[in-house]
Amino acid sequence: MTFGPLVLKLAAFARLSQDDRAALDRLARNQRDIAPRRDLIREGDQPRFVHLIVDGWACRYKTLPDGRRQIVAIFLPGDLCDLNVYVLREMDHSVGAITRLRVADICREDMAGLTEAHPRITQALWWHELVTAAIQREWTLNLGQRSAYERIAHLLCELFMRLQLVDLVRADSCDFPMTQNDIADATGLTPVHVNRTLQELRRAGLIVLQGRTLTIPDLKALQAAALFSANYLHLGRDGRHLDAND
Amino acid sequence: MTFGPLVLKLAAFARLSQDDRAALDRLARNQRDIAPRRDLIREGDQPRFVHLIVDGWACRYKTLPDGRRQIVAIFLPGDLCDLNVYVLREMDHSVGAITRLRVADICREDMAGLTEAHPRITQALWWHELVTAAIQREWTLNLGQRSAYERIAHLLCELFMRLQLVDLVRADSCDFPMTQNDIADATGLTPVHVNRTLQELRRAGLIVLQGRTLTIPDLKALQAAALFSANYLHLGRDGRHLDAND
DNA sequence: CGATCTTTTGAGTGGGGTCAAGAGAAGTGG
DNA sequence: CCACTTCTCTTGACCCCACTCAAAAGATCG
Repeated sequence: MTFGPLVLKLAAFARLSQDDRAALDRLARNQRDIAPRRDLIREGDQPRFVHLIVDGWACRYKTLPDGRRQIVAIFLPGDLCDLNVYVLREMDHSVGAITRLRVADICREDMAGLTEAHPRITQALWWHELVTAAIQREWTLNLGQRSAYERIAHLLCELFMRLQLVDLVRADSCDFPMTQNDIADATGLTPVHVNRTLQELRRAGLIVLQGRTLTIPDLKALQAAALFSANYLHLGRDGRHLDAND
Repeated sequence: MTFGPLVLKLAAFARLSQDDRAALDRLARNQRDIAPRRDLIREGDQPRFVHLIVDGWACRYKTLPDGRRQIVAIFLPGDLCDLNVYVLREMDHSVGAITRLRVADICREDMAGLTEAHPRITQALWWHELVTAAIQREWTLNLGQRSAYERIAHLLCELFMRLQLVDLVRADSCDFPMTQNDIADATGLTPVHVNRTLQELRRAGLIVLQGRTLTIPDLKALQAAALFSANYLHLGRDGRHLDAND
């Protein structure tokens, strides 16, 4: 039996039983497709579902009245948006599709049912939330302190490692559907400067990026250039110390 | 009976019974003092407690190997750090005191006991977590898109409104213990530029800042200058729609 | 009442922005 | 399948916001 990306990801943290896995997969029953560049949900909307990204890339973004736009997070397959959003009355940001997207809408009851019946999944979902928060803090550091060169390198490192988690990296390459404009919105730079900086990274031999495919010949080297430390992703079975039985 | 800042804050979201309030206050039994500029917990440490800020200001921060430092969040009285951190093996950031600090260390069992016995508190704590995440996203937007002038104005607006929530604003003034260096680390600017920008804000009549006191004569005007929208703080009794009975 | 931290000012610089336009790539419709 | 539009990427020239370095003036605190 083959499981979805959410199971893949949570399994990195917690030891999940076959029963746990099946329950997680059952959660993703209600799936639908979204066209690229369409919004999944908009600032001001009332949140009704937790969205699970099954396939494709999406982003959280916020805009200022004059049109400036900041991508504040990237969603990859296996990512859950906003566990427990129901308690808020309205969204404070939008979520947009980058590629064609396959998402599962999870209603409140299904979510509650799952966590009640599967304590280890609940732990794993907590881990997921905490890592999401840690990523947001790292982005704050990224925007506040890193140079353009470091900043873009850091973004690429992070996405690459997160894709590894859900088995979407072959050898040293992965799909990379973000445009330079998207990278600009995510890093707080202008598209022109992103273009020039990507060329620098290419010239340094740190990345190959063409035709929506990213290749990182030497991940360690790119990480060094980005001042990247993976600790904030909390990989490496953080959940081990919670494995009381079995 | 007078309650602590946590009760004040959560009451902004949920209708709390006297019993709820008393339980929250009982949570803060184990208090201790921290000297200004001391670290409460450091990156790499194992998390053992949830920290409740009872009095004083603190900050989360991250540093790069070469010493660059980014404050990624400010903690005010009533703030809880990292509900549920226990599931992680180590901290990915540090928490430092800005002023003399009074914190309560809450152990895992106390926290679990509280949420089991008080479902409405659990909801309110979820709200708290979601608002914390929303603030982190807003900071990402702040660093990525706003100019120095807007950025500092935004920070001041946010802190002012969050202080209002816990009743720490008298008329149009509040304590403001952050140094210009702290503001620089929080906004990704240099102290020199923060100094000049604060002078601009003063010249525009938007703020009075001297002797660790901040006065905002016209909050609406400062908010306009900051492109500040309060929606991400989710004030205004978001929890109302959850008041089934009462 | 020194020692140290914090704020302020000045002068010069540079990383990244702006504006503009052309070259590719990729959808779209007839 | 090709002409057309529309993104996306690239390059060049110029500029400015915010940084750097340096030093002095206030605060604050043992």
